Amino acid sequence: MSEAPTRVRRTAADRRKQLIGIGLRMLTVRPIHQVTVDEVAAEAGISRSLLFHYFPTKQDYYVEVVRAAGRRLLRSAQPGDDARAIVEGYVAFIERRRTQYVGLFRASGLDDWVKEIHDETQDELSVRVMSALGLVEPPEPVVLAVRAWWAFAEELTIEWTGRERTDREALVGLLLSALDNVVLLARDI
Amino acid sequence: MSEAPTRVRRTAADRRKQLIGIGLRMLTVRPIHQVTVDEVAAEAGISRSLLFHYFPTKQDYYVEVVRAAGRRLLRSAQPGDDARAIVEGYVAFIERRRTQYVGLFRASGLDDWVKEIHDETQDELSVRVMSALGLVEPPEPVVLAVRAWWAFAEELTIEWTGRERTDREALVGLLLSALDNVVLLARDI
DNA sequence: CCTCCTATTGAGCGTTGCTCAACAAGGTAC
DNA sequence: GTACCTTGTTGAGCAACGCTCAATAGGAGG
Repeated sequence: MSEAPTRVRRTAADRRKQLIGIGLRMLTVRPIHQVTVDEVAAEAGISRSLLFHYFPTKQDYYVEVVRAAGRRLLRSAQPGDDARAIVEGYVAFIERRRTQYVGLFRASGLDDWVKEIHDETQDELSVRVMSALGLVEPPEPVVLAVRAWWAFAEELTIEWTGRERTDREALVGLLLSALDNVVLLARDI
Repeated sequence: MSEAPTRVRRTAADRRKQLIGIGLRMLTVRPIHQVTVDEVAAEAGISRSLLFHYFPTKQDYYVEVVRAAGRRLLRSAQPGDDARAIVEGYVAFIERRRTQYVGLFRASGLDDWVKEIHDETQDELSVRVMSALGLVEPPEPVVLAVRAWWAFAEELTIEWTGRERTDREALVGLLLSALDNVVLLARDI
């Protein structure tokens, strides 16, 4: 009987990787609570129960997926003690994985925990940028301003790339100039 | 028997207003899909079924609630052909209803439809600000930049008021200066 | 070939969103 | 005052979904 689809037995690490990969694909299209556990399981060719074996709850699963996406982003926006390099890496990442980024961090359910991961990522980016600008122990307004500037950068980059504008350099230049200006303004408070 | 809690019979408009009011209160604390229909109904002292009579689906209910919050915000940031007045109104609103705003538009589930309402609101704000700055038919980069600047303003205002900083004037000044600069930068592209 | 570890499953429970047919409050007509 | 009729209101019940648990089976090691 070759009907039975030869149940493969994978190692734990393999399965986790596979499941997270599926999440990275599925959860970009529609938000979590519109994606059922059964769907993910079906896509992976396993039973619901097994998913719950690896991720105690649906939230836990989703958190892992979002974390994975966050790590990818941070890897793309490497330190390199140059603000321009960071911003370029960031823009390039969103150009490459726009729908994924939007789906996971924005259009999807921004519950407390997702917001938390998103914040952590943005905080890390802020730290990198401030250190690249030579800002050591900046006053609170500057920290808040840089953090908010990343929100600006996120929004602008997503919309910009959404309109399929190809002049990436113009975008990066605009972002960097705005950053300089914002830091300058916040400093004088 | 005064045991029976005297079932009151309200007009349709009244009930809707009551239910939306409850939503405005409940959905600020935790995101939608953590709030059950039964809870809302219990709070209102009615049966689940009645809620579904007024709002065909839970989403429809939530959308109405978010819409109501959006209208409130727009009312607070009136035109007044002065950019400063608009920004001041915006900041004042978030100072007053911080948790509500955050709960409905950010910490809560940003499904497509909520994102849509949020976008509509921000678009309207962008239009107002651009018209206040005397920008008629601005080029696309300027539109995108102003839109992104609102994301900056939202983030900064929320964090700023979160730290209980009292110098509202400094915040407004910073926001307006950043806006000027961003518009200037985007114009030259 | 036996054994043991663990990846894997199926049956099932509780909650939650949603439907539907029936009930009752209150204004109107006679 | 009573019959009526519009419509606000309810309770029972279904289906989907998240999650649990005891039991099964694949495969590496002796």
